[in-house]
Amino acid sequence: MLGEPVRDRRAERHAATRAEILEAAWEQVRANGLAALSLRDLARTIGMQPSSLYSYFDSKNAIYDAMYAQGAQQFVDEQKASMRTPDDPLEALKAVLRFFVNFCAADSARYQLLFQRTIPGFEPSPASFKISEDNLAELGELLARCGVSDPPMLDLFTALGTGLTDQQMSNDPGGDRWVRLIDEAVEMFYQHITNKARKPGKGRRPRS
Amino acid sequence: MLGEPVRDRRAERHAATRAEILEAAWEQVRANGLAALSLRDLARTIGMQPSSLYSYFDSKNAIYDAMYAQGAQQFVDEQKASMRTPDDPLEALKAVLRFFVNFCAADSARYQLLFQRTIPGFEPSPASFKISEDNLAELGELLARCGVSDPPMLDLFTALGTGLTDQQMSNDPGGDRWVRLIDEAVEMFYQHITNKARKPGKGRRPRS
DNA sequence: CTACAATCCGAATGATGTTAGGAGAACCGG
DNA sequence: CCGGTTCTCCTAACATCATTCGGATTGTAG
Repeated sequence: MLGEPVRDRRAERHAATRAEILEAAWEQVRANGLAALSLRDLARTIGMQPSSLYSYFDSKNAIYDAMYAQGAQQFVDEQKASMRTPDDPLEALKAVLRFFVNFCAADSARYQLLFQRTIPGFEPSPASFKISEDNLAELGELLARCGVSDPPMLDLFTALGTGLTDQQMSNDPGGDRWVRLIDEAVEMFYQHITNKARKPGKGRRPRS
Repeated sequence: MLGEPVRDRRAERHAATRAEILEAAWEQVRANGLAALSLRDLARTIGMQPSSLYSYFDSKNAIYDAMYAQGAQQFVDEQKASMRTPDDPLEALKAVLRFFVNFCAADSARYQLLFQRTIPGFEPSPASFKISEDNLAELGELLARCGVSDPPMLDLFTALGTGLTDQQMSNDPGGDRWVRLIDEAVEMFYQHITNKARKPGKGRRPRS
């Protein structure tokens, strides 16, 4: 049989260890915050010496990059799995955004890694960023089918991802619509806190 | 004259140097990101040795804390200066939120320091946090005048500050109102990007 | 002038990410 | 089975970071 290429056990083990490292990294990051990723702690939980990690990743930022790629891939996969895109492009966009909100709420560390840039030296490699980019290109087609050219798609995500804080919105002609949006949000939240019965003992302390 | 207490030049100089350090810290943080605050670089721009900074601040986190206090104070001052609170509490809340959005958009590093928690070891001291707390207590009176008891005020800021990602919103009875809110945001932004003429050469590259 | 406290420096400590060099095992072709 | 290559891991070291300590200098108060 000339098919059946020889399996490289080494490569398998390599990939397995890489996955193990990343899993531990996610755990650490979810527990202590995105910025609190220590190679030494990481190596300890794996059972290696810190320097041995460099057999699998070129640097700490390379680990962040691999995590970014994982997160971006999860974004693409989960989106395609959960969404059947409606024919109406506008409706499809709404569905994407609802997914986006839920995705970000599910894992704040992952959200921070993907959509905020809080780690000083890090930015995703072109290869990793391409995952997000390709996905956005697809969404761009949605807009293209509506006759929109050069759609600043990412602004849309930024707008809802950063909580309507984008300066662009304020400068927007017709920006008073944003004000009305905020007003409605307030009314909504006002009703929310008025009606809600707080579960005793579960009163978490919000951030600010 | 028994009034006229003796001026302490040392204390003046101390306060002046403290302010100088904080100013340099803000500069550094605005330029390179909140997490990229280096005591060595800080000392160098001031013209001191790194260890000398400890005459003015107990630790790096103490510097963060002082910056937090400054930011919180700015929040209170600017809010009171820019807002005349309407009589209707709900209208007042709307005004506060509009201010909040603008305040966050003005300085992303400050926003990150005040309302996100991205620095692993840091949380504001009780004294610094009290500045925010007192301000929120005042806003709480607004709600109290509407008959709302134990208002989770901060959730409101969190909700818009983090981009509608708060899990609580999804769990909210009547949470479909949030979905409709997102829908309206999309429609709004859709029109925004459809009509907008992009200024050539100023095409900034959004984050993800 | 003397005493005291504040300020700064230089050196040292422990932690971090990272690199270099070597020991041992796993794999491969003979 | 053997010899060479490659991979994996380790120990050791380095640079940088925040931080601490002890001493020298300085400025102020009594």
